[in-house]
Amino acid sequence: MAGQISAKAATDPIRLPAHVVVYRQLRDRVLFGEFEPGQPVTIQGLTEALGVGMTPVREALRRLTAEGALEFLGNRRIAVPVLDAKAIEELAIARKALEPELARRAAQRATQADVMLLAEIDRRLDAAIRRGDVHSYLVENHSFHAELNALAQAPILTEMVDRLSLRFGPSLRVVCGQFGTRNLPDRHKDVLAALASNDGDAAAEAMLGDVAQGMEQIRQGLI
Amino acid sequence: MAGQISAKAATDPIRLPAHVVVYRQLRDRVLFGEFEPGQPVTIQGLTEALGVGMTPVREALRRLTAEGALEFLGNRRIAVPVLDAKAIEELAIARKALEPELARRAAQRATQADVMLLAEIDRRLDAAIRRGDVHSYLVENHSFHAELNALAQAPILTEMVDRLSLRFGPSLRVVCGQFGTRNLPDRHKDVLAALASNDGDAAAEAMLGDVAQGMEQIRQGLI
DNA sequence: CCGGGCAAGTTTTGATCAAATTCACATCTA
DNA sequence: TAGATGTGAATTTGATCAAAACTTGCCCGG
Repeated sequence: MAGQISAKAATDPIRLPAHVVVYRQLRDRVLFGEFEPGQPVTIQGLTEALGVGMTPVREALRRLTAEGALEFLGNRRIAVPVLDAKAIEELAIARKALEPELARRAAQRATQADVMLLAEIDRRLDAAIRRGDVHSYLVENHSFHAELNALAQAPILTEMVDRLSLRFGPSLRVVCGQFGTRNLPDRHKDVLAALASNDGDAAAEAMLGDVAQGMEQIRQGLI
Repeated sequence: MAGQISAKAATDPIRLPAHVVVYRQLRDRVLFGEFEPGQPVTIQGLTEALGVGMTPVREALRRLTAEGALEFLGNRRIAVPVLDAKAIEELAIARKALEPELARRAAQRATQADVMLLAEIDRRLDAAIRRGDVHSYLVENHSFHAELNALAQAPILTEMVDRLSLRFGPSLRVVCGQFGTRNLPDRHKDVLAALASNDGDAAAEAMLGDVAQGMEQIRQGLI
């Protein structure tokens, strides 16, 4: 079966609990837009699709709803949240408040090797855009922000930002699906330059621009 | 038994699922410091204490850990997180970034009735401080912020702030336990004045001061 | 001879599953 | 149209399995 879970590889020293595996699978699906906004999710459907019992599925769903990746539709129904204009505005405010601060701290701590790693990711990101490969674009873009945030050494703030990504992931996919990967400008080059010179203020400024642009893109796309 | 759950009151029209009831109970306990930081929590202990099966308990714990209210200690144990200086700094940054914005929006929307409700809460808060009643102080202080944030009509930002409260709730209790309720200055009066005149900037400014003071209090108390 | 550390056995605890129950929605009938 | 009913899904429970922690006792070194 396609969705089968292999919790233990041949040489895998530790066995991950099933609920963790399920959580990660669903999380990535939401993050990279493999669920459409509004699409209903059923527990029993997932138990069959993933080949596990319902307790792990329930726990993974509980965690994802707590994180805002999924949403309770009142009566015992779970679905991918549909963003309205107000929600997008709130997400934009939160991202603009947090991500520049993380970029500032990342810049203060970034080594040459860190910058090269991020530059490599950004190269792959540009390649994905040129190919029109939406999925790779989403993966690399998330990877860029995640690696950069990790440099900031601020786990709580990073976690908050990760949650925000989960919320607009599905919509980002929809927007890309509409307009393709053209017109996806980013300020990653500015961010990288600021990181390379360990200039926190410049990094924060550039990240603010990148986030503002990204959220504006989503806002426009969803009308 | 003391911890028995009464999911349905006499006139309660809807019956809440057990996992929701368990979640709320545990959430309030964390929020108002009835768990000490570092105190271990076991699933089976809770099933016996609360008189429900383990699935609802597991789901409630999964949700609380996702929210940062509880923490997995690698080895099979769940505990209330212990805050270090770095964590407090991050929480302070996040609160100072978000709560003033919520206060600004609340001020733009606050009616006379809203202000009176908040003033009443603040009166009870002052009374609790005079009595030296730590638990009531925590309850009313949280109530003040929660009601104010609700006025802002920004569910995502409000949820983010609620999560932050869950993280420093236990430590706030510890600090109050050390120093009593003396020296608990707040800027709530300034906030109320700003709300009454619908002055968003003033409300944000006052809230920034209140948050900064509160987090500084925690920082000092935990050394 | 005494104390500390290692090891095997016991016990507690977490993870998972399958069955039974409850609930919400839809449909059918009067 | 309103009420009864059936269907399917969510919820909950209790049992079972596996793993980790604790305890006990033994062995070795000082």
